[in-house]
Amino acid sequence: MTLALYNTLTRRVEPFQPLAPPRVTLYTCGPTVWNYAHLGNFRTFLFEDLLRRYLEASGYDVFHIMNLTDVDDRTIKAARAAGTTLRRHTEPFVRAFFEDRDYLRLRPAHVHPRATESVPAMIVLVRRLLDRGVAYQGDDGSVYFAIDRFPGYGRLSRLDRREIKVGARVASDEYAKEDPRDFALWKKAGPDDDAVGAAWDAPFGRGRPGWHLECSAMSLYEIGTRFGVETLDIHAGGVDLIFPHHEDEIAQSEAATGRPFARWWLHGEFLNVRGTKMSKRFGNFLAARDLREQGVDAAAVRLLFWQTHYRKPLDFTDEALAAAGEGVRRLGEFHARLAGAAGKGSRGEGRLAELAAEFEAAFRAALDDDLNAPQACAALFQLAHAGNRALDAGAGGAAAAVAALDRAMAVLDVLPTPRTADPDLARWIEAQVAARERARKSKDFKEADRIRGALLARGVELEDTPTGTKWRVV
RNA sequence: GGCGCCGUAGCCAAGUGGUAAGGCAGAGGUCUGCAAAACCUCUAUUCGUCGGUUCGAUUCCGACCGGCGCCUCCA
Repeated sequence: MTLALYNTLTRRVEPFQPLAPPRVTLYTCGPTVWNYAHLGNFRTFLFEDLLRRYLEASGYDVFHIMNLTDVDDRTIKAARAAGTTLRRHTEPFVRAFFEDRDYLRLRPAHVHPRATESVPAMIVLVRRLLDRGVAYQGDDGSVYFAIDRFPGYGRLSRLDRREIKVGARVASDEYAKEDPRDFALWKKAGPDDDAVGAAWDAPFGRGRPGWHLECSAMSLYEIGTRFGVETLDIHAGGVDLIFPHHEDEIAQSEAATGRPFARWWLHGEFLNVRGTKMSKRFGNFLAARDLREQGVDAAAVRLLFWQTHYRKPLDFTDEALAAAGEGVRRLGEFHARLAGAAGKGSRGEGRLAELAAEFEAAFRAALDDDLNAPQACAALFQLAHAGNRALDAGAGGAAAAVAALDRAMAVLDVLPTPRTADPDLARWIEAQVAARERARKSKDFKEADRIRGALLARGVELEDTPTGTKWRVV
């Protein structure tokens, strides 16, 4: 089996084949840092993390680029409203994004180009398009892309050019375009742009980049300077980016380079709330940091997302999150048990080693099939179940099973975040546990239960095992 | 109107032309002083509805019902 991925370009699951294996160039559309990214945004980033990690686990040498959109309509508007500069407004949100990313255990991209630091590359791209005659300067001074001069326009989104309805939101620059459906590459600077420091000088006038231009310019720059190519292996984002964002990126990039822009286009579905997409606009959003502040283990969020295929909408509820949290706990118990057995010399052959081999085959088969993470999770829980049975029976091979589980965790990363108590508290807990042990030994179960109840009230759970009482902070 | 997604147990959710993974929740049991954890047993004759193709459809086709997204700067 080899990895096959659904390609929006062909609307089919196709065997994945990078341009120059083992290298894989991966570009994922990053956050617009006008505000905190919400969980819906992170569903897409999590799906991309799964993709990235599985490619790496499959032996590919992934170069992951994730841009930061720090100049666009929303960032400018927000900076203006806050009475500050673009840079000052976006900086805290960039930091917040990285914090959230770390909280959710996303593997950091190799580079995070910022739009405001990539203006030279954008100017180069616009010039190329002007030189090739597919872009033009409108009467308003902005530069537009002429979609009629790019025959492939609409291929990704499958929108017939004639069918693209002119939206209700008629832009003020409408009159300046040759065709209302043309899109801006470079927007002439306005008073607000200059006020917040969102304007740059260019041969074709002072202005700022259009949103679509940013991604094309940054991705082509990164892979061009590093690898000397103009085609990405994979470009990913949310389904809402298919049109117009990605469609326009393709038009700009391919019109400029004459080469395919990306071989695979992957799109993740939305995170919904009561059936409707989570969105700042609808006010039904939850920021990643909200969960962190509630003490939600990121592993639960990850497992919740993995249990629905990335191309299916997922309704976010507290119940589903709690259910995923239980699953995480179960996996954590199993891992600890397995590691304990491995530490006691359950090595070499044995039932557990067999189970591990079966598991790994099933796990890979699932993820090879267009990242079927729900199926991979099913395999994981089957391993936990059969593995617990085997452990009960004293089977060998625990070391091999731990190794297999750890390899799977390098991809899914859903083991519980270890909770630690500070040393003073730990000492106190140990003392309580010891006192309870004495009570139990002398059959004073009333006292033993009182101590257990008191500990539980402080968030400490006890578990009596044949080798002594274990405790953990919950 | 165009382009798409979805409808599977109480909840979440995989899946295949041959008779329904997994998680959570629930019930009973084993173990335990009692718990917890783990394990065992049980919990959809059925996959939105109606037709069609087929020896056979949840899976293919059609219609319909219901929910949702995108259609110029939303992940």
